[in-house]
Amino acid sequence: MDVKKDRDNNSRQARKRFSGEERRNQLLRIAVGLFSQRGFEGTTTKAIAVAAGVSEAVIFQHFANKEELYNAILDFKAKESGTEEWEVQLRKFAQSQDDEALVFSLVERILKVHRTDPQYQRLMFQSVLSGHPLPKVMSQRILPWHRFLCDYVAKRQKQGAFRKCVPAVAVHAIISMPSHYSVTKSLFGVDALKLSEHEIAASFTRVILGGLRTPGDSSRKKGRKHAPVVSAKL
Amino acid sequence: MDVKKDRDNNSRQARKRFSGEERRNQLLRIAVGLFSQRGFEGTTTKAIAVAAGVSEAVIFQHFANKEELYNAILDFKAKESGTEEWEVQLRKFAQSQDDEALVFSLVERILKVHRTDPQYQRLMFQSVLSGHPLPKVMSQRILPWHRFLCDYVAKRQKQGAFRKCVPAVAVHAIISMPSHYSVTKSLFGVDALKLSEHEIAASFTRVILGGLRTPGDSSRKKGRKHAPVVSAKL
DNA sequence: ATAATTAGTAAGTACTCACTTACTAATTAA
DNA sequence: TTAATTAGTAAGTGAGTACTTACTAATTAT
Repeated sequence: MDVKKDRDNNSRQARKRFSGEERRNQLLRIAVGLFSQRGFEGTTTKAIAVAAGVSEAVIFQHFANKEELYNAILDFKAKESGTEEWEVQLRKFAQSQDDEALVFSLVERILKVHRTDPQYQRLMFQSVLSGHPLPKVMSQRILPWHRFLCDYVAKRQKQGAFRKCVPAVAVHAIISMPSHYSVTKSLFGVDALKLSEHEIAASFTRVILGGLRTPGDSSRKKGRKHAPVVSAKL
Repeated sequence: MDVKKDRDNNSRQARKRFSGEERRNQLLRIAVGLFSQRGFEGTTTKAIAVAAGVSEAVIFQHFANKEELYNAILDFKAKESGTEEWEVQLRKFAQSQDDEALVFSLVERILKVHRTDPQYQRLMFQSVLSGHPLPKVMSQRILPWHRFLCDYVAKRQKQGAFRKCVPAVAVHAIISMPSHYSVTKSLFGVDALKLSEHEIAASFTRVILGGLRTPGDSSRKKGRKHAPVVSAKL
């Protein structure tokens, strides 16, 4: 209940004041949680203040109004992710034309992000549903990857490894399976699969590549039970 | 602005009073629109009353409170759909083991429902995001179909027509592609495909069946450019 | 030590929310 | 025609809502 206690119970005279930046970050962290859970309209500035253990006025010292706090949160969440290790690896898989590894690690990544940070997903849905324009994050971070994947698919099609189809459709196939699974599971609370995350990623990968590849492509081994990355983790 | 005018401007003394049921249905229709657009917290009873051209009190003559109105809406939307023609057809396709027709019409149906009634989709998301439990509709109407499809996939696997995998994964593949497409398009306003609905359904079907089928199944024609339903509409 | 700055609060403001009350006018039944 | 019932309204109610004001206490700079 009383968040203030967190500070009060280290000895008698615990530290009292946060620095401006400390407080601002604390408010952002707390507000992310509340906004993602109850939406923009459903979250009161009072609730945020109580959760932070300060008076409401403090919020308005750091943010001009509720709307600005909300926007700050979207930026905040956006900046948490940058060029990470797995993104580098993904490009390597593309370069070595390791379809299994590429698709598997992408699928696995989507599942993992949604599992470890369900707040983010909720926040995005809350945002678009309450009429706020699609956060730039979404378009700016995802679009480049979408193009990258389309290019990869197009290349593999020219090589005869993938069936002919609109590349964006193939990319959609890859993205949609883990995305839709995450939505149904963490938003709707329905899990029709009940497999481990790794099993899910592996079976999604098999279905996807089965649908994309030309049946008799010579550039890959027939008995591909032991594809490098996929089975290394099994 | 003034919705009352709709009635006032047919001659001088236009009809004034709705019957109880008429009014109740009007309120439900209007509330569906507002709740799906702005969510539970974001929709005020005042706004509903204004849109219906009556005073706020009328709402509370028909519904004990806002929450009950919201629940009535979910029931209302649920009852709109019953055993329809296309559901009968789907079972026929399953009986005649016409994979193309089955998958295609299912995919096409999902796309169509979301396009023609985006309110429904929004309402479901608004509902789960604002902490309301998943409407019974969702589980009661979708679960039987999920089981039906799982059984179909299992049967085709025994026949050697489909690859071995957890049937629920195969069903997920079929459902996820059109569902995720609809979410990104009508909720997030992003359409990465930009194809006609029929082209989308057809290419989804090809990818899905490519991923599910065993490469050299003899029970289907090789040059299957002209699968019954799919190409009949192309 | 003293002054300036910063982090914080208590107690408001004006307004909106869901919901109620006390009443009137239209419709239906006798 | 009259009585009972039903559909409707105007004007509230108290409990929030986002946001402000005027002030105090801790920290930092001189």
